[in-house]
Amino acid sequence: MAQKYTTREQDYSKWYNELVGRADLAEHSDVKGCMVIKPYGFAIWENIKDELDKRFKETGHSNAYFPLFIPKSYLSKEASHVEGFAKECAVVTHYRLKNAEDGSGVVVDPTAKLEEELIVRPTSETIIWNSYKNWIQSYRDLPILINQWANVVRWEMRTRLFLRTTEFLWQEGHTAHATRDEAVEEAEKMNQVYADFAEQYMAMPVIQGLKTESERFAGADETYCIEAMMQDGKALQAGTSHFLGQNFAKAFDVQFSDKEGKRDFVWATSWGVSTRLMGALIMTHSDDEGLVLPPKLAPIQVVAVPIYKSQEDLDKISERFNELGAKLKAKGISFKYDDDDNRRPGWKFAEYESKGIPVRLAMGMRDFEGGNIEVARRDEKTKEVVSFDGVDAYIENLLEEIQLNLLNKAKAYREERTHKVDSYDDFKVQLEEKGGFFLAHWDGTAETEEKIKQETKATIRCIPADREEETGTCMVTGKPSAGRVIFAKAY
RNA sequence: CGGGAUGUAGCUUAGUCCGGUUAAAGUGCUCGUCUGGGGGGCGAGAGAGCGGAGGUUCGAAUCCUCUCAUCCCGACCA
Repeated sequence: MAQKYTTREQDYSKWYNELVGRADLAEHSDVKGCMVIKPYGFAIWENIKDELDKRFKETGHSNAYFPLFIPKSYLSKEASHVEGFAKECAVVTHYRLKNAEDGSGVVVDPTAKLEEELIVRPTSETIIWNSYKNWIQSYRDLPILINQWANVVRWEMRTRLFLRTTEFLWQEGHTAHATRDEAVEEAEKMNQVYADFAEQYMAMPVIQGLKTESERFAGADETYCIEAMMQDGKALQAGTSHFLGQNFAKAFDVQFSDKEGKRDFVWATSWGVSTRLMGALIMTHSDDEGLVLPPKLAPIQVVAVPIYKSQEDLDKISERFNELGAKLKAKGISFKYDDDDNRRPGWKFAEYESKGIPVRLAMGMRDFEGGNIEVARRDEKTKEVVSFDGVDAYIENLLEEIQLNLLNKAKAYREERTHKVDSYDDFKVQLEEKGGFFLAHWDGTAETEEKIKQETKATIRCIPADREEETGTCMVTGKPSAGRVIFAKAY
């Protein structure tokens, strides 16, 4: 008896929320806007984190850790930065509680007021640049290539598990360079690292590009991004990398002497991805049966379910699975043998489908006696009976095939829903009817962008890095345009 | 912060309009048993006093007042 869940068709948001629960990824905390990431969800995040961390190290970065609290005065040193974050900051004003006089519990002790309020970091540029100021004297101190894994707080009005929560986990890279070119190169390089990771590990195709001025990070001269398309046709910004120019160096007076002894401000970048990637992962591949995970990020890649009536049968089957499990583990494939007698096979099948485990094996006495095993793949929901001999190699190939298939399916989905439009009327109609990404000409002004946003709720996701050379006229104003940009509704 | 809605068992909900036995069901949980190739069948059992506070009444999950919380739609955002 299948349990009823909301389908993507019926209500995409509801489908997403139910999926997060049924795959046991996370749940709402009693703390408003905050989530509890459950062990299975966290295991996926750890896989994301481990691979990214490896790639950051490979590109020369080191990890460090800076404080959770930022003095209020730091935040206000960079004008556009504070303006961008001011409305969503949590503020610490006191450092002590005391027992309430009426015995009702504890209250804030009014005598323990902080001289200067502390902001819970919404991002760490200011506190980090305050340190960099002391670390940098000479060009010999550069570049500084640091990353930190941390939690940050942004007091959002409306939250959704993984996509937008008050507190979230992320990594933030913060680098300092002697030249503009080197900093730009760094920002581009890290955006490329994100793009490669998204495609190779998450099996999620992304478009690399540049944000328009109005979508840019507060305090950045240029924001690079990777944008992905979710299965409802909406865009999701999956990662950003910022060229910060000399803005923070000037705000914190970070200067260095070059080879000629000339003083100049340091050039900066920052870049980050967050637990939002979990949301992206879910909405890229999952179906109405539950989560679908790319093998490279699945905490369990292969699960095996025995089907038996007697203990003797189970013993025989277990021997086969244990033998196979050892072989798979030797190949670096994570394997779980579920011989829990309290759950029936059908229950387990449904459970592991909900959790998105890429490959499921089953063996009953029929298979055992025929020297066979049943192999089911999550991505296509197909299963076949194959010979037990050599099945380890078969599974190894299958995992690779699933990884590739997911990427290809996601790419095909995106291509189908990416449309070139040349008239604003056309754009409005198609945006409502089909959704997806729209390649259109834009005159480059914030006014036009704002008008489109107000009228259609679509924003410019990015100016694609690899766009075709094509001049044209803005679909709204008819003014000249140097090339097409991507419009879409976004998360 | 505006507009709308909802709080009843771990979860999903019925009951509320029109007050009246011991607050009901599904699912989950416990035990037993038959089972076992797609979320099992049968039997037994534990579990809530109805978000909170106050009020009306012989009597409140149901009516009134206040309060808290959550969800949806807007404004804001990775």
